[in-house]
Amino acid sequence: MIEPRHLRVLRAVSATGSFSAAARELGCTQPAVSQQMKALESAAGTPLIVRAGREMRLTQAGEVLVRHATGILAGLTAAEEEIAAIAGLRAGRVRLVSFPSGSSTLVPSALAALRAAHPGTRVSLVEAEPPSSAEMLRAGDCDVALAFRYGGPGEEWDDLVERPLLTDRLVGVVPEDHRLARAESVSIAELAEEAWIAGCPRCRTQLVEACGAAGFSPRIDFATDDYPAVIGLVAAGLGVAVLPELALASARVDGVRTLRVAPAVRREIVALTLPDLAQVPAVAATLDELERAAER
Amino acid sequence: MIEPRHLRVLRAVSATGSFSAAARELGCTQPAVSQQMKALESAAGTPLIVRAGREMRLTQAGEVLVRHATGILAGLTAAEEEIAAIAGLRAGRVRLVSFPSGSSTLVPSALAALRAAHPGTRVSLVEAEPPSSAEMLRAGDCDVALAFRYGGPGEEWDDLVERPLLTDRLVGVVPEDHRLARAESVSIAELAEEAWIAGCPRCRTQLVEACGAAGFSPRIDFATDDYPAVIGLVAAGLGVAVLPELALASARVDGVRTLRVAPAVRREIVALTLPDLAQVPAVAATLDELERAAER
DNA sequence: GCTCGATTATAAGGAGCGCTTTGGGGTATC
DNA sequence: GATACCCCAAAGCGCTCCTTATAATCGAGC
Repeated sequence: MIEPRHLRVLRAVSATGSFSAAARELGCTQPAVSQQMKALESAAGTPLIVRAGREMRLTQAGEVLVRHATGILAGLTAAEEEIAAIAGLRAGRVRLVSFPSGSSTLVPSALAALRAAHPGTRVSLVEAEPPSSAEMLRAGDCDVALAFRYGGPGEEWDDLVERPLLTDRLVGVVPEDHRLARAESVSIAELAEEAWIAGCPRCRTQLVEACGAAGFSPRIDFATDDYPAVIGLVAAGLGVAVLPELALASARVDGVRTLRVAPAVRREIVALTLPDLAQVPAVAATLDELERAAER
Repeated sequence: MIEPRHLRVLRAVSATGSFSAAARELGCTQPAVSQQMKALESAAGTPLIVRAGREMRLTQAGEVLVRHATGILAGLTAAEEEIAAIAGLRAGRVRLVSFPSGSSTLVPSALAALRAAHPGTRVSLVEAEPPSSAEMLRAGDCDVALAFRYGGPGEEWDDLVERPLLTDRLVGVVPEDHRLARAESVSIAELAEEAWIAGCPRCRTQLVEACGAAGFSPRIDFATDDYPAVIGLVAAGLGVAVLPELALASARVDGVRTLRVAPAVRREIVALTLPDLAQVPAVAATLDELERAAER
C-alpha cells in the first residue's frame, strides 16, 4: 500500500537529492526519511533510488513514482482545500425552505447578513408550508426549514433540531369603516357573525380552532395563502381576517385597520434542521443569521 | 491529513449506504468503518454524512470528497500498477553498455532470451571499452556494463557488483603462409621478431605486458579496435596478432590461422552494475540472461 | 404493543507502525 | 590527516488502528 506520506518523502528526496535535506524540508529527522524510503521501496518491490558515491539518482521506477506523486498529492491538497473552504465558510451551499411570510421578512435580512459575513456561501430558497417543509428536510431536499407552529412543543418534528426565532402574534384585520375599526383590541367572539377571509391551510385550521374555543364556527367566504390578497379582500369590505403580524410587516395595509386580538393567539416561528446538518458550518451560520434577523 | 484509507472507506460507505455493508466490502469490521468515518469527519471539520432515519446521505462536503476520492484513488492504483509492472518484469528499461566483441556475441543471445522471457522489457545498447564503461555506470549513464579484465580481482571496480560470465583465452593469429601456421601452439617468445597488430588500448597494454614477461618489447605496426580489420591486416601478411577467442567467434577468419598461446593468457569477461541496480528486476534479469548466454 | 433482526456507537485490549535518539561507517573537503 | 556531512542500524517510546465485546437505536413483522 502506497501512502501519501511515502510520496511526499520521495518527492522531497527527489527534489533535494539528499535524505538529510529532505528531512529538513519535511520537518522530521533523517532516519525517518530513511525508513520511509526503505518502506516505500519494499512496497514497490524494486529500488527507487540509486546511490553513486555522493549523489543520488532515481531509478526508472523512482521516476515513474515521482511523476505520479505530483498528480496524486495535488489531488489530495485540492480536496483538502475544498473541504477546508466549506468548513471555513469560504464556500458552502444551504438549501433553505420557508413559508411565504417568512421568506419576505426574516429570510432577506438573514441572507443579506450571511452574504456579508461569508461571501462564499450560496443559499437557495424554496417556499413551502410547514407540514411539507419538515418532510423535505427528512427527505434530504433541503438543509434548513423555516416553519411555525401554534401548539405546544410536542409536535410533529421531535426528530429535528428546532431553533426558536420569534413569537408571532395574530392580529385582526378589518375594513377602515368597520364598526370595530377604532377599537384597541377585539375578542374573537365579537367577530362571530362576520364573514371571514382565511389564510393558508394551517392558519385556517388554527382560525377554526380559535373560533371554536370562542363558541362559534366562522363563516369562511374566501381562503388564500396570498396575504396581500387577503388584505385587499378585507379592504374591499368582503370580510374580516386574522393574520400573523409577520405577514403584515411586508404588506401594504391601505384601507384596513389592524386590531389586537384578545386573548392573544401566538405562533412560534422556528428554524428546523437535521441534527447532523446542524454541525455543518454553513447551516449553523444560516441558523445564527436567522436568529439575529428575528431579533430585529 | 486525509489518508487514502479514509477515502476508500468513505467511497464504500457512499456506495453501499451503510457502515456495515461498507465494512463487509472492505473486509474489516463495522467499528473500524465507524472510527474511520469519525476520524475523517474530524479531519474535515464538518459532517460528511447525514442520517435521516434508515438511509444515509452525503452532505455537500461529503460529495466533494467522494468526487475527489475517485481521482485520487485512481491515480494511486495507476501508480501501483505501473510500479508492479516494472517489479514484475512486465515493463522496465535496461541501458546496457558492452565492448565490441561482447556486443556481437554474448549480447544478442542474452537479449533475445530476455525478450522471449519478458516481452515488456526494453534494452538499449551502447558500445564502450571497459575503462569508460565503468565510469558510465557510476555516472548513471547505463545500468549494466559488459567488461573484461586481465589481472586478478583487485581492479578498479571494487565499488561495483561483478557478475563473472566466462573466461576468454587469447589466441595467436598468423597468416596462412606463416612459418608457424601449422603449429598447434606457440609461445609469445617465438613471435618476438614479428611485426604486431594490436587491438583495443587495453588489449594493447596487455600485449605489451605479456611480451615484456617473455623478455621482449613488441614492434607494433598497427593498432585498431576493429577486430575484423586486425584479421584482415594479418591475412595480408602485415604482421601477427593475439586476439581474444570471443573476438574471433564473430569474425571471418579467411586467410589466417589461429594458434593456442602457451602459456595461456586469459581475460575474465564480467557484467558490472551498481549494487542498488542489482536489485532492480530488469537489471537482475539481464544479468541472468547474460550469464546463461555465456554458458552456451 | 411487543419482540426480533439489523445497524450503529462505545469501551477496552492488543498488535503494529512510525518517529526519535544514539552510535557507527563511509566519503569528500580542507 | 582531521573535519564535516551524510547515511544506516538498533533500541525505546508513543500513537494509531483494528478487533472483540457490549450497549443502544431503529424499523419490520406478528
